[in-house]
Amino acid sequence: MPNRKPATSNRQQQQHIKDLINKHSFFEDVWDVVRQIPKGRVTNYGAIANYLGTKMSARMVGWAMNAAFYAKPKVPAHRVVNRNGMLSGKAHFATPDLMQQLLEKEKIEVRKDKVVKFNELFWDPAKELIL
DNA sequence: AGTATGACTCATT
DNA sequence: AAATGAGCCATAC
Repeated sequence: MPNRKPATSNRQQQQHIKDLINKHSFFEDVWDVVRQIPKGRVTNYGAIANYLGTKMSARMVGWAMNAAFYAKPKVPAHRVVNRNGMLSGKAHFATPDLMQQLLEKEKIEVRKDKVVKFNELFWDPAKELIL
């Protein structure tokens, strides 16, 4: 029988993510910060990375958001955009428009895939979330 | 074990 | 202003 695809992916991947959650991980730290973003505010990857140590680890924050799909409690990943306020991660949500819809539900204006008042709404954990 | 990739960002050209 | 290269580092293959 032709090489049937073993149902590895989802199950094992989720288990792997759970393992990451259980032990102290970079992801956990990221999610912790993201969960504290006030409703109606947004931040970006670099700010979170900077708050956690080096701002050059922004790519890892993006990875954490990707993994946030499995995170519980839920992580408001839609409040994290790139440094220009653009919804760079919207393609990774369940539906392409979900991210924008979630933002608009919080009274955040989104136009052409970017947060209109990004500068006003920007929430910097390093400044506003003093340990 | 080495290479490639990424929901990023910054400096340089 | 747009393109390019570099730095970052966990995962995937």
